[in-house]
Amino acid sequence: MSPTGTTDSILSVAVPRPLEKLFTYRVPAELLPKIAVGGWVRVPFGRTVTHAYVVEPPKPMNEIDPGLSPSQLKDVLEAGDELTRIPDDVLELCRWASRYYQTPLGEVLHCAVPAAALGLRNKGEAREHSIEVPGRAEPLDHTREQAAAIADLDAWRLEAKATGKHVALLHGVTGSGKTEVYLELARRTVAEGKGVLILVPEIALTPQLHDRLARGLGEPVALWHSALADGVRRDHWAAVNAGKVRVVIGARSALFAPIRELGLIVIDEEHDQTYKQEDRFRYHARDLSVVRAHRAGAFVVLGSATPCLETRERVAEGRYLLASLKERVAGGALPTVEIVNLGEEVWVEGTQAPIAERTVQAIRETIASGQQVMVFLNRRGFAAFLVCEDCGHVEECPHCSVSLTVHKRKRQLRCHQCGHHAPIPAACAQCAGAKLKPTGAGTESLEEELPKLIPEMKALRLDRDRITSAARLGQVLDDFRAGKANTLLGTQMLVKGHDFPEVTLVVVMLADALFRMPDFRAGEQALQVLTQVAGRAGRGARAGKVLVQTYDPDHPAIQVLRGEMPEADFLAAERELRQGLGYPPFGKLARLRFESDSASEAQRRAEFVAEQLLRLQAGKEDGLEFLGPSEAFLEKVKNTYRWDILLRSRQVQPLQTAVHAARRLSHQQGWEVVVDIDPMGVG
DNA sequence: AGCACGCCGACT
DNA sequence: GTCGGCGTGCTC
Repeated sequence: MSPTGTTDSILSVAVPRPLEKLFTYRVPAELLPKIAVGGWVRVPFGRTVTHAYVVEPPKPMNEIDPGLSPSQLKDVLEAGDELTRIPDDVLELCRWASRYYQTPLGEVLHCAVPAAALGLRNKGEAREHSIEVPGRAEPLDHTREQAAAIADLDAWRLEAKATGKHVALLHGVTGSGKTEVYLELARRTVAEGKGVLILVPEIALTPQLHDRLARGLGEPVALWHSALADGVRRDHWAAVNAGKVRVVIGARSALFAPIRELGLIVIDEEHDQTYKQEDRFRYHARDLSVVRAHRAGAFVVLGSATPCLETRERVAEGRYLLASLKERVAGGALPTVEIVNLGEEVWVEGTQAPIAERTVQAIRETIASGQQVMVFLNRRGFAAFLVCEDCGHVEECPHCSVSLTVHKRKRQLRCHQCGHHAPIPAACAQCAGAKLKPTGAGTESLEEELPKLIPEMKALRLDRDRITSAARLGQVLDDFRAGKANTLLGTQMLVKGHDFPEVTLVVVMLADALFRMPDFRAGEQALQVLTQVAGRAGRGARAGKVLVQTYDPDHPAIQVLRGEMPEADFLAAERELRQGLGYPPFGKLARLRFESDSASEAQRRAEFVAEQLLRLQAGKEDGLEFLGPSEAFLEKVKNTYRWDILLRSRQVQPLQTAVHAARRLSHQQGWEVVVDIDPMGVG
């Protein structure tokens, strides 16, 4: 410890923990020149040492907090250099996000700029050659839609200063070549000396996109996602921060990349739910990108074939510009859609999944003509339940309120929430009966049974059980593209962005699963997924066909898909529903979640806070409403019970104020409260 | 979140 | 008699 003197400087830092307050340290004189807002320091913390973020300038010792005495202060041990300093605009974005999402700044920074990005988890030498520098930019060819879309967006970029609109929706049908439009916009932005950020839902699933961009731009492009090795992360972050790399492509967390002179943010598949982070710091990368761009004077392009209602509403209000791509690149028509009514059609015998004879026939014909098939079923494993035929008992997870999935090849029952697994029992746990029936099919059953029905089928499976690494994914996709198999079957994983020109038939095994989610957005999301799946068909020269098996052929999403209901009518109905409920985009929501290993305790906490909030609310007429408390959709996960309060308001401020009050109350009681501003999955 | 200290069961 | 379970509480 250095001697205490009035000339010493002190420093308040945010620690990468879920702690609200800043911690104060003494700065040894020799470190003072290295201390800068946005920089990192290493400090003793409790019995350990941690890194921390400098979020305000150092002060003289005499300005120490009244509640602290100089003798309590420990010394800063080390400080990062200028190259690892978080740029001001990113730090300010994090402060904004910390307030809006009511998450401690240290936690936000920890998520936005993880220790590995700063080189704090890897002592190796920095290497600059890990980002490939491509050769000259390849010339681009545009179709006449594309050229018109680009012209629109050019005009928008010129007029944006006058109109104040900095966000545009690029609404393009599947296969219309949105990537090429992004590329052209990126190219123009880079030519102006500005930086570009491109967010995609799952970068690991679209490895070719990075190459396409780098080649198209003739620029190095940094890749950013959570699976990067520590050393690569540090090198990429440093290269971007130094301005050596101006273009970043990545998943959600790339939003915080330290890009200099940011000129453009692209959010591909803007409707995708993966943009919402669902733990710790619960932010929405699409929403925050609009904030970041606004502050930077940059443009945002939101791309989608099925934009979410919130975005469409902003367009309708005139706040966002709209550009459309209505034709497919290869000139192909959109696929024709046929509905297979499982309630009426004749099924084939003896399969786990209901499969209509007509479906089998269509797959056969497609394979026979040398083309490829994709089969979509949004459930992994062999069967969703193991049901006792005598007493109806369903095997459930001992730790979570979900049924256990049957994994036949592994001979296990597995919990998809917590990973619990057990051998498949021989007898019912309730009545000891031996007739246990796997019910509700998953992709594993398709892989086993479809080739038995269709001997000429050679299938590859794509789901989280089969794909454990990016390399493995690449292998499966390459094999399918090379024609080593004629069928690709899988879960949601096969929906995203893959372009296989030889696929002319897409089969949706069971659309109904998509409708039954406990979410007011379920209808919209079902249509999004179905549209995206359908869009995999007929991307090459030949026309495509989609077969959708369902028990509910009259569901609005199905009606839109088969062309019997105009999409505008579907959207109008969804819009009306939400307007009536005061749900987004017509109102704001926040969720408070109370967790305990006792169900009654979780309930008690939720009820206590709800009661107190109501008391505070008495007499106010700000339109804030409380829904609940009620048990969460999954009442128990990993032996923790969860109770929710939902807050609803037309205005943001009353909602924020109430959430703040709830956090203070919970803190006083010594309870955990999980805050989710703009939550997804609200029933 | 870590990482401690602190009080009750199965072992040398 | 100790090793160790994870329940509560603190971190400048």
